[in-house]
This record gives sequence, structure tokens and C-alpha cells, in this order.
Amino acid sequence: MQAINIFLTGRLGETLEDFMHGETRYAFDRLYPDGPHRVVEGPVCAFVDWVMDDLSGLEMCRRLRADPRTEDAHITIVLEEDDALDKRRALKAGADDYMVGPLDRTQVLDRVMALQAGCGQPGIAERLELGELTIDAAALQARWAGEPLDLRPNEFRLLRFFAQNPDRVLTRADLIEALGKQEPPIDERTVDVWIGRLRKALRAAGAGERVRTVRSLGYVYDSR
Amino acid sequence: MQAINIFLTGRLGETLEDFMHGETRYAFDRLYPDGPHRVVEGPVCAFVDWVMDDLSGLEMCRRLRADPRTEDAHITIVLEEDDALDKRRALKAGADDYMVGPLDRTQVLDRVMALQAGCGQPGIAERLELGELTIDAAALQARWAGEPLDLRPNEFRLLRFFAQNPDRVLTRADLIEALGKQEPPIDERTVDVWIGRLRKALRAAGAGERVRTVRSLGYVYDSR
DNA sequence: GCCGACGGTCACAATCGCGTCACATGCCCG
DNA sequence: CGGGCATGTGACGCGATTGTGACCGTCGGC
Repeated sequence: MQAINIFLTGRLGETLEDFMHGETRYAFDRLYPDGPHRVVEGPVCAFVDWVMDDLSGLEMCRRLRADPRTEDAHITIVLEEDDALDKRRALKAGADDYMVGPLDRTQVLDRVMALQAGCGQPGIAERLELGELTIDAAALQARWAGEPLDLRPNEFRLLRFFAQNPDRVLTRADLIEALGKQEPPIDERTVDVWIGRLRKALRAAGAGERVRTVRSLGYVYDSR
Repeated sequence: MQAINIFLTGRLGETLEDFMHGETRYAFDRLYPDGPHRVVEGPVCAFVDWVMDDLSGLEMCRRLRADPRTEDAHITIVLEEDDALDKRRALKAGADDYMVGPLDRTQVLDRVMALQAGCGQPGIAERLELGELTIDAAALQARWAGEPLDLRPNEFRLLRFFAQNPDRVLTRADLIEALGKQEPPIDERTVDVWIGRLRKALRAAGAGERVRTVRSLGYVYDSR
């Protein structure tokens, strides 16, 4: 018995919009209602921690790949495993990527998003553009008016998430979760500091004030 | 035994109009006539304070989601819980959002409306437009003729409520309740000040005089 | 092992938002 | 025309919230 994490990203017969709002969870529940899995919503993918033996993890991979309902869906499966399972078997079962644990949610997210951006699947933006802002998830780089932004990893992730949800209030909890930082639990006030650092970087690039504070609720990235 | 608040927003087989006027309560009563719940009407959602153990709260979530009568209804369920119930379980049960208490009605309203506006469900206005006025509930921002209005949170909420009930006399009590400020009780005179500040902001944006006083009754937002 | 980069936390200051008050103004009615 | 009530508004002060510099632990590279 051991934990296998399967990260489903993209669509399961749902639109990207639905997916972003958690519909994938339901699609997954419908597919595997009896699974001993738990789903944690991430910004771009549903994390499914599947606690069972190795083979079942691979088996799920295969079923997902084989299921007609996911035929034309854009699925990225990332298997996290220890040495007991070799990469070859994982890929053969339909995994798109393979990581060895222990894993850091933050980095997994980067990887998953880079995978999505890099594989040129329709329906998933290869490059995210929002006015002057350009996010290249595959290269982990952001640009403002063509000029590379000097962002540290955390700031990049933050901006990426903002760009994925522009003109929408995002709570501090949203942002913490989006960055995959719920473990260990992070003080919400820390987000303030992230925001401050991101703002400074944007200001330095001449982007002005894009991140607006919504008192007692969170922050908004104003796309215009 | 503990309090679980479930905020039902959207429709339960009723029209949005009905809902706005409290029909949801009746729909809810019909669904769960024997529940030990009490319903407090808010301007955009029915607050259901459900006093029972955790599982029953989640159970209600599930039943609402599973009930065929709510199948094509637009339901936003917001669960407020303490640490005893983790977000994962709440979401799995069908909650659209999850908040940890203690909660402030004012902020809950903002959040619920942002949720509604942000998830692009049909039947619920993503963006509220009324002549030159545009209300973007998801971004918590209002615009006049495309230009962002410089409103403080309370003023925004006020204008949002006016825009939802244009050309209709709203009493001070209506406005206080709409802003979720019944606790602690607020002096009705305070509304005058809110109005004054809102008027000033609208004037500054070139919107002229949109809020008309109806002596000894309340105020009206004149849409034209 | 040293060093620099990065990120989380803290503490403090500054700001902001808002409710209330006091006073001025205006309106209605007798 | 006068009294009384209703409303508009500037000022004030209290809390809550936020921004930020400083500090420090950690991690990875050399």
C-alpha cells in the first residue's frame, strides 16, 4: 500500500472553463465513483492522491487513456512514484510525465503547466497573452511588451495565476493554493509580501499598477 | 452540534426574479420540509443557517447536487466551516466555495456574487450593464462609460445593489440589509453618508446625478 | 563548507474605510 | 411665515487592514 499521485490536467470531456471551475472533479467522480481517491483542486489540474498499490495507479492511467469519454480530451497524466515503478512502465500506461518523489506541489505545478504549454494541444493556450503581458509557461518566463520580466519563481507563478484569472478577485487562500503551498500551511499575510514583490517587479518593467487590492477580500489583476 | 451555513444562490427551478424575491426559500422548504433550518433572506442569496453536525451539512450539499429537481438549476453552494471539516470534503460534496469562519456577511456577499459572476453560468449576468454603467462583480469594479469608477467597497456594494434594482425606491433598511450590515445594527442616518459618498464618486466620473432622494422613503437609482 | 539566491515571517508604520457626530440646508405643512 | 423634521456634508477618530524593510532559515551550486 502506498500513495500514488496522479495529476490530471486538461479536460475530461469538459470545456476548459468547466475544468477550471472544478468540473473535472465531477467528471472524475463519475468515472471512478468508488475510488479511494481524494481530489484537491489546483489552479490548472486536479490532484488525485490515490492510495493503493502500484498496479492500481497504473491501471487507472490505462483506464483513463482507454476510456472513450476521454478520447479527444486533453489529458496530462503525471505519475509520481518511487523507484519501485520504473519510468518505462509508467509511460507505457499512458503517463505523460513521470516524477520521483518526494514531490513539491509548487514544482509539480510548474512542470504540469509546462507540459500543457509545450505539447501544443488545442484548447490550452500555448502562450498566455493579456494585453502587454505574455506568459510562456513552458519556458517559465513572462514578458511585458516583449521585454523579459525579472521575476523570481514565486512571483512568476503568482503572475501566471493572475493571468489565468484576470479581472477576478482572488483571495489570499486562492493564491496560496494556486502556488501549491498549502503544506506547510502558510500565513495569509505572506501573500501580501508576494504581492509587494510582484508589484515592484511589474513597476520596474513599466507595467504600472496592475494588481489592485480589494480590501478584506484579496487581489485582482486588472487586464485593462 | 455546530452551525453550518449553506448559502444557496442562483435558482432552484425558479426564475432569477422569483429567487430574488425569496422564492428560493420556498423551493428549499419544499425540498427539505423537515430540516431544522432557518432561512434569512439576503439580497442575492438565501442564507441557510443549518444547525446540526458536520455530516448533515455535507449531506445536504450532496442531496442538493443529486436532486433531479436542481439538475439544471444554477446553484452556488458556499460552505462555512471550521477546521474540523476540510475543504476537500466540502468541495467533494458539491460546494462551490468554502470559507472558514467567523464570517462577515458583507464579505460573504461579495464572494458569492463574485462566484456567480465569475463562473459564466447562463442565466446569471456575468456583467451587469445599465446604460453607461457597468458592474463587474467578479472584479469588484464598476465603470462609467468604460472608465473605472473610484469606489470604496461600501460604495461599490451600494451601487451594485442600485444597479440590480434600478428605478425602484429602496429604503434605508433595504440598503443596510443589502450590504449585509445588520450586525451590529447601523444607524439609518449612516446611509445618508453612504449615498453622499457614492454621489460624489459618480459626479467625479461625469455620471451626473443618478441617485435621487425620495423624501421620507429612501433613494432611487435613475437608469435614465 | 561557504556563499548567494530565494522565500517566509515579523514588527512597525501608514493608510484606509467607515460609523458617527454636529451643524447647515432644505422641504413640508399648518 | 415659522416650526419641525428630513437630508447633505465636512470633520473626526477608532480599528482593521495592508505595505514593507529587516531578519533569518533553507537550499542548491561551487
